[in-house]
Amino acid sequence: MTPVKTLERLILYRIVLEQSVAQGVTHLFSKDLAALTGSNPAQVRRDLMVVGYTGNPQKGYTVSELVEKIRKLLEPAEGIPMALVGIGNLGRAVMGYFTRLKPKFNMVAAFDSDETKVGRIIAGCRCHHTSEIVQVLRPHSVQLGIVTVPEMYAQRVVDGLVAANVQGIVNFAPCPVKVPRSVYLENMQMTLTFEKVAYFARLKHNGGAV
Amino acid sequence: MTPVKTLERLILYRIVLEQSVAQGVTHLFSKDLAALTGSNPAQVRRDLMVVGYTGNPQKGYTVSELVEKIRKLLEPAEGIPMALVGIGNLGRAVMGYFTRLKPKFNMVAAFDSDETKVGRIIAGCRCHHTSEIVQVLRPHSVQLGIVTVPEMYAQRVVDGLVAANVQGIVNFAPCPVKVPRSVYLENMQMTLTFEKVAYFARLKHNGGAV
DNA sequence: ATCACGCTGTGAAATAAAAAACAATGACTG
DNA sequence: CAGTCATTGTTTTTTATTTCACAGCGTGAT
Repeated sequence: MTPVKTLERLILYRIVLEQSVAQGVTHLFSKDLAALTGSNPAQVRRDLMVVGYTGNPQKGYTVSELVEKIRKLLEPAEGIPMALVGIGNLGRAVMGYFTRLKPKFNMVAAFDSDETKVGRIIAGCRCHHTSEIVQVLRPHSVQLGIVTVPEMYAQRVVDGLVAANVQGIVNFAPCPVKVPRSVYLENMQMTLTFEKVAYFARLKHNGGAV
Repeated sequence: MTPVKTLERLILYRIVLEQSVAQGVTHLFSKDLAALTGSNPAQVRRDLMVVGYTGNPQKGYTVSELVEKIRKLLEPAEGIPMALVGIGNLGRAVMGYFTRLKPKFNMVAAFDSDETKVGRIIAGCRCHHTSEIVQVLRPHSVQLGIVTVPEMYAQRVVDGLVAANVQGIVNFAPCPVKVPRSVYLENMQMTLTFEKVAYFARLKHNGGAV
């Protein structure tokens, strides 16, 4: 089974490969791809083994073909229906990010507990009340849920999404949440990231000593 | 040297320990802390070795003391001055997250290329024009920079922050950016995360087969 | 008073991840 | 046309991380 780390890098390769295509680059060597993604050539070649695309020592990898191979590995045949809960600044920002993921990802519904938002169309997406998660999502068999609500509501919302049979959840609330083992969860701990960066930036600057 | 993974977990421990304090919990065993953070007892004990706090087999860890120890390891004596570039939805959301990190983290300036935002106070923070990054940040010796601008400006903004001598950068733009080795960089690749979750959620649901 | 229990801290083993090393290949050079 | 070179795909080695295993130690029960 492809390890998580490898998969993350593959997605990154695809991102920069698509940029390269846009810039008219047709071929890349492993060292180029490494430079673009902050990796190293050995790692790149190792990762590319899992996609089953083989380059050539003279020209390197044909960008367009490699992109296609990675796409095939990563992407499902049909679109992925998803939902977002919590239409604050963060929720809106996340929705914005999804324009680049269309049409593979499909935001079918948004939720908020603010009555003034219910019924409106926000970023091209109908807004429902948070209490209706299960009822709205079940018929669409939504696969992915994104949680951008304040900490105190996070677990409740996550439980709702689980009850609605989503298979994956991305939680942006600054607290860990629990899901049954059958659901794939990713906690985007921003505050954690900030503290981490602060720590290592300081460490670096002090030359290794804390 | 404390590895990144361990440090991430320590930050997480601190987050849930603070919640526990708020709930009046005074003692916790390693297995409790593991359950709260989705880890396992051995991992917790192993991690806690680096903070140099020793619990007791009868009562476990004294929450308040443990929090204090972790704080001491993670936090600098003085506050960390930081700056944010890109005051869109995401930038505002990130600023919101910082209220919880005050007063340790100190947002001293914000930047945007939109002239209508320049000069205003947003989330308690003066907004300057992006072209003034170096000039504004140097005197404050700002340590941390947060980049919440669209992809096409990301590298330029990052270069500006580097020129202003920041030591750590968190990049939210959906593309990798480059920094000199002297700067600690974290790319918050949200689209990457979404794709990853979609992949593994699907994988799980299909019972291991892609 | 002795035993069994459940926990901690840590050394040792196992697992996972990354890096290095290398044979094979074809282009280019002199 | 032999020799050098740079690159790939893959095996091997090294390094990092996680998990296991167990000695040591109070506590409470018998």
